[in-house]
Parts: sequence; structure tokens; C-alpha cells
Amino acid sequence: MMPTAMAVRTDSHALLRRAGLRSTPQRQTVLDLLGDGEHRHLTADDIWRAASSRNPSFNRSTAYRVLDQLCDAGIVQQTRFGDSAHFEIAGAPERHYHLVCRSCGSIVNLPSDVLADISGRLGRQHGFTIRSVDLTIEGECRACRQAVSPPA
Amino acid sequence: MMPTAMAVRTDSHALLRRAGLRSTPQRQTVLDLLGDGEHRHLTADDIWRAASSRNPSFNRSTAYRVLDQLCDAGIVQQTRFGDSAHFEIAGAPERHYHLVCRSCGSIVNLPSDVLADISGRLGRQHGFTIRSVDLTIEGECRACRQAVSPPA
DNA sequence: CTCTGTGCAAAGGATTTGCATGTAC
DNA sequence: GTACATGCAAATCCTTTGCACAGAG
Repeated sequence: MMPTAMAVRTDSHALLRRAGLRSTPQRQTVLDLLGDGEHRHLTADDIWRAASSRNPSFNRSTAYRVLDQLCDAGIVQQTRFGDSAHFEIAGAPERHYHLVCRSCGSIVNLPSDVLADISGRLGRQHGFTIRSVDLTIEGECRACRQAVSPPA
Repeated sequence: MMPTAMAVRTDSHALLRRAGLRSTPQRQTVLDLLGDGEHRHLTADDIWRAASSRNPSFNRSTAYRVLDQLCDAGIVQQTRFGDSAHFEIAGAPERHYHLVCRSCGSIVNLPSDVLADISGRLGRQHGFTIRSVDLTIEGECRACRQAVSPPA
């Protein structure tokens, strides 16, 4: 009998407790939404809207607060694309980077190793203790490029 | 004779005309401010404040509009650090990147070649036409690190 | 029971917009 | 003279905050 739902809930719960955070339904919802399907990149507002549909009283400021806490706890990572911040589950021990299509907004995650030694070297070279590395490459994906300039 | 001031004005003027933009005092001011001293990173508000001191009626929305146009024209490049957008003259044929101190806000420009082939390879690999590459590394500079945790 | 989290409503800051006037070309 | 740029003021969008109540541990 349905171990899945239970498992998911338990996972979020354990994840939160391990990070020293109280396990509330709101926090679990945010984690569930971000963890849903592969690797999702959502804005605070996306998350709030999705959460609202599950629980109509879910407040927008709670979404912001929870995301902020999850970032502090290192469970979630935040990136700024274009106009607003996007959030996603902080993957592997290392962060990863983004390739963003300006037309359709599709996002490809890039493995963290592309910058592995470069960022370390730069930090050392300039006496910086590195806290975050953001690499965002914007452009147009193949599909959009073809849509804009179709084969004559 | 003071060729310098004239030269600067003429440069901004020519730059604008070449880009197909009308040469207005406001646009020239913005370009002058950004071009002043090496490579400066200013927020739209920084620019507005500086421009205001030259011409008190310089409007904040004009600063935003001008920056937007200059970015479209490729004369200026925009980067988002933390909460607000920063602008600077779009340098060399290639862009460059930033190392930002979270405590004091100091910014170190990194040479563009650090990512030279990496970004190209990633674009090809994913079928993307690259339009911009942003690499921002945040952390703490040596001075701030020592200020926070002084030698016991 | 105590401390923290949440809902609500209002504040805050950055950026954009509509419109009448001013100005580059 | 005409089309575009600017000043001004209000609007909008994203995000944060203060406070009273609800809920986790």
C-alpha cells in the first residue's frame, strides 16, 4: 500500500530536521514542489501559486520566507535569471550552472565540473573566500532559432 | 585649448550615432559616467544620482530608459548582482566576469578568457546560440575576512 | 508549555508606464 | 516640421516586515 506519498513526506521531514529546521506543512510543500520531476527551476511566485492550489491559505510571504531559510540551510539554491530569482533543490555536493533560452525560457542544467578548478584558482589568486559561483549562459536554443528564422 | 572634454563629448556622440541613436545630453552623460575611470560598475540609481548632480532635472526614469537602450544597442552590459542590476561599458569583443565581495561590495573584473572555450563548447554541445555569458563569483575578500574574524 | 512559524496587511524599493512638452535631426 | 526623447507623477512588480495567532517539538 502506497508507500510513495508517505516516503516523500518522510523525506522532506527528515531533510528539514537534519538541517535543524522545524518540519511544517508549508516547508514540506515547498520542498515537494521543487523536488518534483527532475530538477525544476521555479520563482518564488511560481512556488507560491503552486502551493496555493494545494492549500489556498498558503501565504506568499511564507513562500519567500521558507525559500530564504532553505537557501540558508543549503537545501535549496537560488539563481537570478533576467528579472527574478529562481530556486531549485541544491543538487550534488557541488552546484551546477545554467544555459537559458531567451525565447522560450527553457533551462539546461550544466554539470558543476565545467568550472571546477577555474573558480578555485580565481579565488586564490584574488584572496577571495568563495561562497557562490553562478554561471549563466543565455542565448537561443535550436528550436527557437529555427522558429525565428525558418528555412526561407 | 582643452581637447579632452571635447574629445569625450565627441566620442559619446559618435558612438551613439553609430548605434543609430539620437545624441542627447542625457545619453552622453550616462556614457561619460560609465566610461569614467577604468571600468565602473554602477546601478541605475548610482547613475541617476551622479547625473543629477550635473543636471538636477535629470530624471530617474530617464536613467533607466537610457540604460535600457544602450544595452539593446550593445554599448553597455548589464549584470545582476544580488538585488539590483549593475551596468558598465560593454568592453572588449568579449565580455568579462565578476568577483564580488559580499561584505564590502567590492568588485574585481575577471578577464574574459577564463571561459573562452568552455562557453563555446557548451553552446555547441546543446545547440544554443550564445548571446551572453555571465559568471559571477561571490565570497569575501581578504580584507573583510580579516575584519570579521580578527587574529584572535 | 515554549518557541518558532505562519497569515495578513501594509511598507519598501526597484523599475516601468502614460502623457504632455521639449528637442535632435 | 516630425519623430523621438525627456520630465513628471503615478502605477506596478517583487520582496520584506510587524504583529497577533496557530502549531511543532
